[in-house]
Amino acid sequence: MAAQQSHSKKIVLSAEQEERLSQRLRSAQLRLTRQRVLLAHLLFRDGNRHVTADGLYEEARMVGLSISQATIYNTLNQFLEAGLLREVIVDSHRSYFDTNLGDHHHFYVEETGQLIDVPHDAIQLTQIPSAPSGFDVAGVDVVLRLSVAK
Amino acid sequence: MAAQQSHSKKIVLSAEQEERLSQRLRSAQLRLTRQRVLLAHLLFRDGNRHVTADGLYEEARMVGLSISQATIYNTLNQFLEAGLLREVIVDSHRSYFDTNLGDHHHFYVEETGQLIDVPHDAIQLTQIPSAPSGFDVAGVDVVLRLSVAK
DNA sequence: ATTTGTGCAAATCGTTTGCATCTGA
DNA sequence: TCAGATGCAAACGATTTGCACAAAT
Repeated sequence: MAAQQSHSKKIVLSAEQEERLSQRLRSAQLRLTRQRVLLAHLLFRDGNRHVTADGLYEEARMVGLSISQATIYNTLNQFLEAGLLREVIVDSHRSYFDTNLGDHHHFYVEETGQLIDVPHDAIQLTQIPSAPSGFDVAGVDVVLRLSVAK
Repeated sequence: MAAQQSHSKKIVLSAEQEERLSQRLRSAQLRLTRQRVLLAHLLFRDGNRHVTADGLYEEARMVGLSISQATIYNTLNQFLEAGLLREVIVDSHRSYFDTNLGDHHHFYVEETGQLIDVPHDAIQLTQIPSAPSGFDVAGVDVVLRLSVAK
């Protein structure tokens, strides 16, 4: 299931890009290592995106970063803890990570693993039950499952 | 993570119970084997419930059924395919199965793995976006994530 | 110099599969 | 009888971990 292509386009970051990322990682108490900076670049470069550990791994090697799967997992989890990423739960076998930290929901295409953001206000939840006593509602996730139209 | 207790209460089904279950399995084209009948009994005995493969396994052995994990998984998947169960996706590492086939939503307590049904009409979804072209919305899942109040 | 991160391989967890053996219809 | 079900163990895929080495502060 690994998108194995050989576009070994090396990535070079501009000074500003490098700087912006550095801020971000530093303020998350994370050391600036080659792999973290490049993964952060891949993740935060252009707008919001969704990744899978395996997907990010393939992408990283494709741009010429020498990195191990363990580091991918460790890094994603660190970013998660640091609040740089959010997890999206739509599949019971794979973890998805989302760079969009705002309040929003998702479309999910099971067949392809494709995730699409749904803006928060595109869904009107006019009534939700209160939490059972002893609990608080910590979050409301809405997943619109898509299937290919026939 | 295995709730290991030794309440080896053997289960004996009444004639009517046996009969009701038999109908159900037969109409799903499933043979009446000892393990299937007993698992079905555990699942459908009292109202709607949620199980995890491991949870059901522990429960089955606790009531004295000799069964393997493989059979638990196979059976759950068969029941799923046969439409006797539904899957609930709330955790990216574990699969949950729900005997409630109706339209409804869930509360989920991550710390304990507890799942609680939320009636369909307890949540008012007054507006949902239409599917991107080429797709249909096959389902809408709402998960209210609970945390222990402090 | 010290602390923290990295790569690798081995370990783990949930789940699936192959195959020889049973068992229900 | 014999297709289909079961148990076991091995295989699997995703993820985590232990440890020696390397790099960042």
